[in-house]
Amino acid sequence: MSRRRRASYHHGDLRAALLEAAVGLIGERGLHGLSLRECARRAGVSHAAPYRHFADRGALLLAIAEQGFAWLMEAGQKAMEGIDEPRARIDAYGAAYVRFAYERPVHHRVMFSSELPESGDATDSGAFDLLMKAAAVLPGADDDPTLTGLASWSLVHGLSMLILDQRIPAEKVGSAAEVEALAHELFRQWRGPLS
Amino acid sequence: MSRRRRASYHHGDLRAALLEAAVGLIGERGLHGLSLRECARRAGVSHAAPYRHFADRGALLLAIAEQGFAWLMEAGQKAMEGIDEPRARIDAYGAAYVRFAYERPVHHRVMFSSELPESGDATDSGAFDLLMKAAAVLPGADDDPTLTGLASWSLVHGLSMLILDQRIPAEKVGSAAEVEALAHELFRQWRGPLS
DNA sequence: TGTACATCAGTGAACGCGCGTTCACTGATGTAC
DNA sequence: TGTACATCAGTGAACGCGCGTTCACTGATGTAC
Repeated sequence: MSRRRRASYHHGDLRAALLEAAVGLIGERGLHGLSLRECARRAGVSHAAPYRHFADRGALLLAIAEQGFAWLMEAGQKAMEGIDEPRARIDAYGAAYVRFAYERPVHHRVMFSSELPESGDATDSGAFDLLMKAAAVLPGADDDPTLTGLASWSLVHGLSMLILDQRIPAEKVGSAAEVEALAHELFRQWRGPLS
Repeated sequence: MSRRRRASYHHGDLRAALLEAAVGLIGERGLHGLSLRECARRAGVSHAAPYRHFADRGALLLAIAEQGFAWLMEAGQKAMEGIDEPRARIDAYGAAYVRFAYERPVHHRVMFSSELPESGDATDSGAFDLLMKAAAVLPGADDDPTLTGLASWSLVHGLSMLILDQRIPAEKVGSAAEVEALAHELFRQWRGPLS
């Protein structure tokens, strides 16, 4: 944990502690149940303290989303490392995408929440551009190459949501490895009976 | 509107009016902004009146979800009517699915909200079983035919979410017809460069 | 090394608010006779 | 057709609650000299 042991008036790393508390809280009660006061309580700090680090409730959510997008982009990049074949790159990114959603369900939910205040910045474009670019270099892509990227993205995004909403039979998604395997299979499946 | 013109003490169709108000409210403020009191206000009724029709806030949400699942199933069935070829059936259902999300964004969001109380009943299974069954009869489906259904479902579900979250370039999703066309294209695209 | 001082993270009281929910009630409706 | 009565949809006052946010404050920290 990032909790420093300064036996002190100051917390040391309150910002991180608040983010951590917020993620836990959302996990337990849903986005709807997130409140700055409860985060402060869990971080062991007075209810006004969070305002030193976040302008308001929305800013906290935004910070969680930004963290999520950064992690996702990192995971995607790492997954494609050393892979050159375009289809394999998409496949690898897609599996990483689903795995990320599985392992960081709260971040995923916040990132795509409709209650996020306008980001203003290009918080998210990085992670998605990466996927789109991977798709765009597909040799067979016809007139509009972004369509292939969009299809890939839809597939993994939809799968992620369905897993998080527990709509997928539990025996298929018992571990992160199983989830990745499922993503790979869906890519493969598609190229099978439907083509 | 379903607002009857009884100049009367009784509302006439308060339940429907509350549902309508709730959908409008969620559309404006998000799930987070839904409150029974505001619904009552919008239906022109005292704040305690809703309790004659819904046990609590969760019951209202559940009612919206149920309505949505019924509509979705109906739309899917209608879309597949008279179509026999399995791939064409999936394609038709998928387009209807995305169109439904586009035209009833609030219902879609509520249906897949993590804040829904446990349905208990099989509120949702109908709509999805339909898609799964359409996929299961695919002639080429190998060992686990539900995988194809899952892939189709993921694709259209993901596309729906991305459209609702406004992640898709606006010029591609200006109308319901364009949205359906995009869904068809993604199915087609997949069978192209990736296979 | 020591002192003065600016900075700023966290405090705790206070504000006003809208919410969910309960309750005894009232007045409209419709049905039995 | 008329009357008595049961039903029940909607009322409005009241409760307690947790929230977001502001504010003057206090005490720790670190830096300039």
